[in-house]
Amino acid sequence: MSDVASLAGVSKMTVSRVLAGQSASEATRERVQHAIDELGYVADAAAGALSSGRSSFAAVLVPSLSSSNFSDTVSGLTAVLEPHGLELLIGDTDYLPEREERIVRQMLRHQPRCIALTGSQHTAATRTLLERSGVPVVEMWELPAAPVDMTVGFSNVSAAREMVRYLADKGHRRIAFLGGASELDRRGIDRLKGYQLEVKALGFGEPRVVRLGDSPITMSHGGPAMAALLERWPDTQAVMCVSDMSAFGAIMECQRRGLVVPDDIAVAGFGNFEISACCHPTITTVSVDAYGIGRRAGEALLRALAADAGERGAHAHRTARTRIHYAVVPRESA
Amino acid sequence: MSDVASLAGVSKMTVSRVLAGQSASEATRERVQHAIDELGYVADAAAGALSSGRSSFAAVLVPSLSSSNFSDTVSGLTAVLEPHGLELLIGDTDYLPEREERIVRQMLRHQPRCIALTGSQHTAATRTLLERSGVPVVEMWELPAAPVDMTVGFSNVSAAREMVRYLADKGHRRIAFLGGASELDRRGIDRLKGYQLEVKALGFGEPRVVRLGDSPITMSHGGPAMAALLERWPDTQAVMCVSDMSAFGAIMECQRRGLVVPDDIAVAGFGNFEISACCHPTITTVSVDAYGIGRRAGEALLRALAADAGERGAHAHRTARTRIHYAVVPRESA
DNA sequence: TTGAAAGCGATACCAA
DNA sequence: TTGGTATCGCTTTCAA
Repeated sequence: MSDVASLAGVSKMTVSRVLAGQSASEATRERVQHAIDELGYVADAAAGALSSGRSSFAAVLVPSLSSSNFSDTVSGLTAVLEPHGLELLIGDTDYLPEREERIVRQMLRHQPRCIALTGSQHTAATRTLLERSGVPVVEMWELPAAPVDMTVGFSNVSAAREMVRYLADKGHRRIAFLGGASELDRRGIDRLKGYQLEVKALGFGEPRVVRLGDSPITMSHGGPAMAALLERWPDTQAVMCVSDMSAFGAIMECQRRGLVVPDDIAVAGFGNFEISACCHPTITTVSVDAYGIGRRAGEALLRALAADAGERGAHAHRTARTRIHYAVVPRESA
Repeated sequence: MSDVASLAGVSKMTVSRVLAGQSASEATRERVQHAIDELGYVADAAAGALSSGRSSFAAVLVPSLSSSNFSDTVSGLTAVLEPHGLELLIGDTDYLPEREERIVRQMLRHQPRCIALTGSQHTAATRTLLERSGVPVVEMWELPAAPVDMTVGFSNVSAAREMVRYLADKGHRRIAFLGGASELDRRGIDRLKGYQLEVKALGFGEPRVVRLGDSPITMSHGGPAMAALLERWPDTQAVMCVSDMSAFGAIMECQRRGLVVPDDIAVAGFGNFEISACCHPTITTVSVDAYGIGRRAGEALLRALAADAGERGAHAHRTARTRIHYAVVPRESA
């Protein structure tokens, strides 16, 4: 910066101001900009952050980047936060709380301005870290009873119950659930729980549950799960899957066995992934606005940031809880 | 850090050393650690980077995070770089060179130790920035003639040609190509080019090309593209698609029209996405090890970093060019 | 093994 | 509108 300053014949402060877009005469601004281009100067963000006491980072944690659900959420966050000069520090927890803790700890070293993370399953240490961080935190994709700070999500339990009722309305009684084996995927566990509760409430007898595969559940898990299900409970009328991915795999397995979906067996998914509208038969599912979760989370963070800064016109209170809309989408498969 | 130091009854330097895992007596180490836990101290990475002149960031740019291809590559990079204490700064260019330039510029402010980016299509300014950065750079997914620095990829042109030959060997002559409309997706353009070259080389007459949709090409693009193709060239025998995603969409469109794949029309994809092995019929494709590209890129960067540091045992030269293996995978659809 | 002092490259604050 | 100075929190370097 000194080099730029002397080349432009001004002080470092003036260079700093030009870079920050603050008051400066047009002539000065031009000379400085010219010097910057000349030298190929790139300001050091670490120095800036240290000096100003504020970074330009927003920390974002998702369980998996390869699930389109979460990459959509990241896109939503990007769309909202980037225009405000925030850079996303993206971390992939791989559904492991210990890994999440490590990542949070590492990200906190960069003094992020705010933190968005997925779900409510954190280690005690992570929770303490988040609370002590002093920055706005939003947990996404669930509506935890005891959130760390803000929340943008929906009840996976209720959504799953609604799907069971939909299948029941279609006349099905022997309804099964295909989920993942992991205890760490809380959204998946909640959907299973919703299934169990509703099946019980409707008096449909013993739940038929097959749990197979690590999260993120992909289409490769659906086939084997469906095979196991048909082995154990061959008279199953309808299957709801923890996600559209496994539903697709399950439907493919049915086709291989010559079972017609939905005539021989109905199959429903969850999440309204692109595939469920494209494939044949199209998949009945629960639509969730993954991108919207990201947007809303980003907006909540910005509001909290504005409130913390005591900005004019900013409401003094945060948006503690944003409930995201979901809906059963009837299609061909169930 | 001062607080930690005085609580532990040592100097700041000792705290710093304990944090860095350097020489310190066991007793000291314990007292310092205790003080850290007590106070919930989190070291400031910006200050550390400023002081030491080196950050812990590795910059990674991909065209899209929602394509499993690229998220797999990011996973590969993570697997290799993270154990070396590097934190990934991930950016999504959305296939826009101007956006890439903005992101590179912003990331360079954080003084990344190395840079991995996708493809060879950069603005002139981006190229200059990369060259001036002075850190190892790797371009992935292509084998550009004039790389910025290192390269890990394969020839999309050759791979596409190989697929055309495969289809020709199956007896097809009237072969079409379904691709995206964007001129900015170089991998897609190269595959198209490979198709055109090989069709011409084989004397199969005028190329039949349908270009439709923005990158990343998803399964939703395949159906309309196939519809347009059949409209214009109803007697097409085989179709190769720019990716498995569009191939899947195209096959679904065929099913809707009562066309049997591959009997009525053969369809091939590219990339060996999970879906192509799961769906029905399974999709003939070109397998590319996306995760491996990430791994190899990470390894090349680490080697370059070691060489730059003049490390004992490190070869003095970088791995300029890593050619990634690809192969046509015959399946049911073609 | 430990400590003291200097400085990394910006920005905040106060003056001119 | 511009400049000088102190300072952010850490690591490097040198000395004990």
